[in-house]
Amino acid sequence: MNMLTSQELTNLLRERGYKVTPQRLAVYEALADETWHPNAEMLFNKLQPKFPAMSFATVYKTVEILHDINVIQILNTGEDSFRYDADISEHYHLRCLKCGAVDDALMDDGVKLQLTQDVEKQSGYTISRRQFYFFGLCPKCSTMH
Amino acid sequence: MNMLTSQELTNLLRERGYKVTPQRLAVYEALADETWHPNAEMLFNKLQPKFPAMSFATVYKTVEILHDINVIQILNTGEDSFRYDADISEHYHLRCLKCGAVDDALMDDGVKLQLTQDVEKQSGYTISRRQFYFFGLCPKCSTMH
DNA sequence: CTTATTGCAAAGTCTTTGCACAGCA
DNA sequence: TGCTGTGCAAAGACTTTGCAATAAG
Repeated sequence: MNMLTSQELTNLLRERGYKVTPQRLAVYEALADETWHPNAEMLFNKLQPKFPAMSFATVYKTVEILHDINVIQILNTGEDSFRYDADISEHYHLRCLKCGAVDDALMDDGVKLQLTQDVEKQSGYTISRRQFYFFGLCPKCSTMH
Repeated sequence: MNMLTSQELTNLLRERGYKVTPQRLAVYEALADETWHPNAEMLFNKLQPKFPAMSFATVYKTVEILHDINVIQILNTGEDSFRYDADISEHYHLRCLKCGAVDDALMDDGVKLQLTQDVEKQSGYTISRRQFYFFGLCPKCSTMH
């Protein structure tokens, strides 16, 4: 995945007039660390050990800023809470209906373009973004019957 | 669109052990009446004239039942609230980033299958459902500059 | 030293729940 | 008549906002 270094993130924040704080770097690192799509609570829990005083308000404010400077994307997989993804490349998401896991899948650019053009023609819309969600059973839950 | 008659809905509700009430029929009719993807508040407002005493609780309970008996689908277009759709055929949804309109587009079965198989192969998931959202400008907002 | 950010608590949205009364079967 | 459904109000989950203390530049 194409994650930013602390230095790159620092520069981006400064360019946009945001100050650089340990919390902001840590939230981004937590998101970029692995293929992970946490919601606010999961992020909060992960950051607890390092920032025992951190509040949910900071988590929410921070992801809003990271989204604003376009280094993370916000996912709505049909749950009650939003999930956050440090991979900003356009890709699909899958959610396991049994265990709740959320995973990535790659998007083929040719298919994506074809689909978008078809839908634009049908609908008259000018399309700038897509979000595709697949629901089913993850590999683990598929084999456990 | 393939909407149910009151009689068909009545039968389905009874089959599943639900009672048939004017509110339930009216919520379904409101949804089926037009190509419309209201959230709870929009539904509530639409039903106000006919049912001035109806509460939000009834709206929410009713859409849950209609979803349970599989006559409506629930959409997450990335807004704060869910939207409801009486068209249960699998189709795309578009949301206008300017005026907030939510519209339908048809889903090509061939493309759907191809995509699903690709993603299953990549991810190891067993996929049973999809929700695809396109974001951009609707025809009206595209031409108004 | 100035201004933005943090953390807390309170408020705000959307949705769900509990319960008494009303209405379907 | 029996039991589910409705409507109200209160509670719940997630997120946002206001503000004083704190930290960044």
